Amino acid sequence: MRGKRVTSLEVALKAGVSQSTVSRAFSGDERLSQSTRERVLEVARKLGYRPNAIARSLITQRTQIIGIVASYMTNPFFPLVLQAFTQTLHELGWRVLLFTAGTNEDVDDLLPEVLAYQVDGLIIVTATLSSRMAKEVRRRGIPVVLFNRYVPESGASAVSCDNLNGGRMVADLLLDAGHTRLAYIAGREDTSTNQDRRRGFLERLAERGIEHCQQEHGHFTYEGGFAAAMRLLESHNPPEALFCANDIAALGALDAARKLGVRVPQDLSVVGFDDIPMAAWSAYNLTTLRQPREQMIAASVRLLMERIENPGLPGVLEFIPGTLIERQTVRAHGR
Amino acid sequence: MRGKRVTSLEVALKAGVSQSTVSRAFSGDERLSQSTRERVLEVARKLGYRPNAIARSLITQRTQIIGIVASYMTNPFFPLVLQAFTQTLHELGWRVLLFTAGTNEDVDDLLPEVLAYQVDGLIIVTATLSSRMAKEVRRRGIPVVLFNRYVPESGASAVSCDNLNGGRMVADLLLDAGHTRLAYIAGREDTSTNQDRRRGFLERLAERGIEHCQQEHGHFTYEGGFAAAMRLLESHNPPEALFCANDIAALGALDAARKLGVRVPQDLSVVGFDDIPMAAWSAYNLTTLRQPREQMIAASVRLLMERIENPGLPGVLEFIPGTLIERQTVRAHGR
DNA sequence: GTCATTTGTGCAAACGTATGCACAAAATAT
DNA sequence: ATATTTTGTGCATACGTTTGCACAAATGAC
Repeated sequence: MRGKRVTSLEVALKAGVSQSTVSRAFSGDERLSQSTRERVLEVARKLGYRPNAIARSLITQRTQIIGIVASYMTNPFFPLVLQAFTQTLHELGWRVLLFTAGTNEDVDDLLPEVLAYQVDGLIIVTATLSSRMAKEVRRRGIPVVLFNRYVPESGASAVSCDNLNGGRMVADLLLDAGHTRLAYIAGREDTSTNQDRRRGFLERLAERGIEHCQQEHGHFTYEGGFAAAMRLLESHNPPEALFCANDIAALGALDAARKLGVRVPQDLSVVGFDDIPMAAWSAYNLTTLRQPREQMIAASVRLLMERIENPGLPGVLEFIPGTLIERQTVRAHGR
Repeated sequence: MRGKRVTSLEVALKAGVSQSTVSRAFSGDERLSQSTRERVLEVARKLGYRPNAIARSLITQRTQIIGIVASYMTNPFFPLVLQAFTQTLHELGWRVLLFTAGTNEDVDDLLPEVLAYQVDGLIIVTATLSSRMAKEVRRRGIPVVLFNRYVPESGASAVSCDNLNGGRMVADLLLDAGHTRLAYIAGREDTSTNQDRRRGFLERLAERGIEHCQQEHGHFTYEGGFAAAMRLLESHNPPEALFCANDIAALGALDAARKLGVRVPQDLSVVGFDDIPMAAWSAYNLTTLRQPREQMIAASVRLLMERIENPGLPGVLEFIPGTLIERQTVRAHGR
């Protein structure tokens, strides 16, 4: 049958102390004498005892578990984020309960199950919180951080790249290169990420006198970017420069250009957003706006920890500036 | 402060029943009358009550949590696997506690912490179990499945692609294309995956009269594959065909070829292993051996579930055949 | 009408730990 | 020497559930 679970009581009996003492030996209680502590730990080691985290959680009212809800795992950006989160949290002594959602609606179904496990905090990566769930989570007093999305009225904290200014930087880059016929390959319409990148881009274009900009949907995917670029490049008035809502779509666009024999950057400039590892691959050499992943993750974790320590803190929005990484997909200055 | 946690007792008082009855209303106990059940659930809904999974675990001795230890998240194959695992397990009513390990050694440090949470089962993706940990886990009676690795003596179940035969199929493909000067770009030496793919490949070459095959280390990474291909292609006796231990290294090799102006497949054939989404991208069109991801995951979950239900079952090794996906990176038959 | 059966609910004990309080023993002060 | 403080440990309770058992009420048989 199921292997014996060793309990603190068994260790106690074998070591000739009380169960409380065993508990104290593991919790590092100061008052325990050196000798008993060593004896207890020795017996525990022999028996293969480790405190049951579940039982401990019940009494301490802390599970030391952070729930992470993630989606879009097909975009390489997110596995990297997920790995960094789990690694970071782990180093800080937390565990991660992972949920993956296909779409935003799924998050609503998932969340109650996460909450049943009494997670101490919640990180939601690239998905939004419905107002119903935001309320539910707030009522329970569970700190939440949204990563790469924000929902101003939700009361949840959020960390995101400064997409607005990122879009502006891309606009400047392409205008400085002398382009005038521009296009934006969009991501999902209902995401702040897509909206802000576009808004920053278009606002800056307008400020510099370019009122017109074509748009196509790229769905944040390779296939979507490929198809969007095909439509644009085969139209009667093809653009000279593409700003893609994220890198993976930009890679699709580059492959579309390659397929059509459109030379990059001579005939077409392409800029992405994210700076995923593949952007640096020599087949692409994509110029892109790097999201400061490490900083964003560190900030998210910091915000979360602060709110777990001090549940009274209000939600906060943090925008971290990105960096332009110039590779080979934008033509040189002034043509 | 921390929001009130609603307990079954509060629901009970408000509904005018005992705490046990609330519990039974949620566990779907047959004997409860329709009317009280509805009344209880209604009150619970109003109060926002959900059973505390932690407390439940303590008494049922089942956490409904599966621990997943994963590594190599930079290879796109694994995020896909991870997502599929969490999705599948979730549909079956299980939760996933995620741990990411950098290297194999880390797994040993991680495992005790996973075990402290009393996981009901363990999936280890692309990392091996030290014999010490295998023993520890066995003593506790926790079912383990290794994914993409196997450790015969460990007693742990394992699911893997039939890498041995996969290597043979690649050998046949390249020999049929008329190649004789071949090279293998290896992955990590201490993995069964790398060993089996190479062994199958070399064995088949030998059977068909090719005794010699160059080898370089590609480390299962893009950069590694790129560098290995550079070394091979710039040597005095460059190979006509490359078999790369996985796709991501093969993509690196293709980019190396592109950089050197070596045409694929006219001057060089390249074959990968995995069939990650990028292999199908038009920039690469990589011929590769597809790992039957879905089947492997389904098998892993099945093995694990069986062993959770029936802890007496012995460990089992399951090898699932891969499929050759012929795209454009191997020259046509007989040159 | 009584007695046997069924149905629905409550009681209380567990699960494995943490921790406030009490208190004995040892150390220190007077 | 006694009185006071410090140190180390045990007792008992609590955390929020599930579940075997007991039992009252309702139902049915006669």
